[in-house]
Amino acid sequence: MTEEPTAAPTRRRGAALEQAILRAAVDELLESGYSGLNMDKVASRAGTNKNAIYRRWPNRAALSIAAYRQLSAASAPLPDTGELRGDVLELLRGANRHWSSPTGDILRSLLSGVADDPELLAQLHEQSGDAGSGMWLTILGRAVARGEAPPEVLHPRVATVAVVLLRNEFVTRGVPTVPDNVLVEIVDEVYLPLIRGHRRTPD
Amino acid sequence: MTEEPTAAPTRRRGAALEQAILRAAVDELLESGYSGLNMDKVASRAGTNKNAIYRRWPNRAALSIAAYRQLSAASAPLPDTGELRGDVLELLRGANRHWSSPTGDILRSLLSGVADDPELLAQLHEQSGDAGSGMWLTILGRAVARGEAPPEVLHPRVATVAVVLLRNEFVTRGVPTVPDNVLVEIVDEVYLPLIRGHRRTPD
DNA sequence: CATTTACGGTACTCATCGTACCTTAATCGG
DNA sequence: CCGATTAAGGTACGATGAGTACCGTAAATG
Repeated sequence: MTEEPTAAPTRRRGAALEQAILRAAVDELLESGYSGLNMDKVASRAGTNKNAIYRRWPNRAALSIAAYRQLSAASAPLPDTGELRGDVLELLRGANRHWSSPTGDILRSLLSGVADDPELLAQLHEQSGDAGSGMWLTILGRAVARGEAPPEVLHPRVATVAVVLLRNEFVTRGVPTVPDNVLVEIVDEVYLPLIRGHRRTPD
Repeated sequence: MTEEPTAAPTRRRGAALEQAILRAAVDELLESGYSGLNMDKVASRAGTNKNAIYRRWPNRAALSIAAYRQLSAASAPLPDTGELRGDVLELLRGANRHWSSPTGDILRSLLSGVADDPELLAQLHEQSGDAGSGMWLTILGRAVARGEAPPEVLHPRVATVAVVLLRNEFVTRGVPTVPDNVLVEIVDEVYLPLIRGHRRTPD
């Protein structure tokens, strides 16, 4: 016999094939964004054909979101500088780096590409850490414990103001990266004054 | 002669035809949004064919933006309730109504549809009155004049915080309309405290 | 070793953008 | 008033890309 058993299977299946497809899709996203992601190209890049893709995902958008999910798995640890201003700035810088990276580009092209499908849109927003008022409440909680801020600020809408403003910069300008001085401005002109404003005004 | 001169021209030209096309495009946008706007349908709805369209606009996106421009010509007058809180709330409610209207739907579908074309994107953002920090500075200026707010708040990034948060609601949730209590929350939990926080803290 | 599963190859339908070409009506200059 | 020019209408077509259908065959399963 010229062939080893269980050696060099020329035809992949299951998880192996699925990973190959996802990696191909990720590469396509990085190269061309969502609008340029082509099912035939993904298939041939993965060394397979569209059947294998459509057996796993119902359409282009679903595949792309799955690929993006794989791409953006990592999450940075929470900063803890011992001071609210430092923590906020660190968190903002992290978000800025994230949205400025190729990953961020893809996120944006995906967000606009699936805008007409509320289901997928919700999936993306959750996954993109936007809903993450959690981290903001955590660092604010520490500030409250230190006496740097009053407990009234422990409110999702208040806590996330800074990152919402940052996202707004990305959305309205078409810029690839928000300059650091804008982050500082957001912190010093908006976020910290907002926290201060929540102290009881002396009657 | 059985035919009057200059009577009942069966074939429109120039401006008349252009208007007919734009009205048809507006109707299509209202019915199906940007992603559903089909050049053949626009043409047949206008009683003409694609040639007449492509002679005037280079592609689908340009036609859609022209149609949107026509749709969103009006602009509301500035509120002046004599009190900052009332003015802010009125402005927010106006923006909420605008973005909740069919016009707002179209704007959103257009924004996501042309996201890969920075040129058109910029056109839309300008035109949609987003850049309008002007109105916010105006009502804040009145508040400063009344002594309701310190002059430090006359800063575009501070002034527009409320409307940026409102837009964020539209973007992240897929909701058709933001409930009024959210607007109130934005004003009372964020905007007014932010203004207060800009008073000199007593040292 | 027989059977079932699922991959690979290929070809197809369908929708839709944008273009080409030709005929004919409206307008304009002489 | 009439011929020339311009722009509309009709229709057909090329190109692209999503999603589907079939069929033969390799890999897993027992």
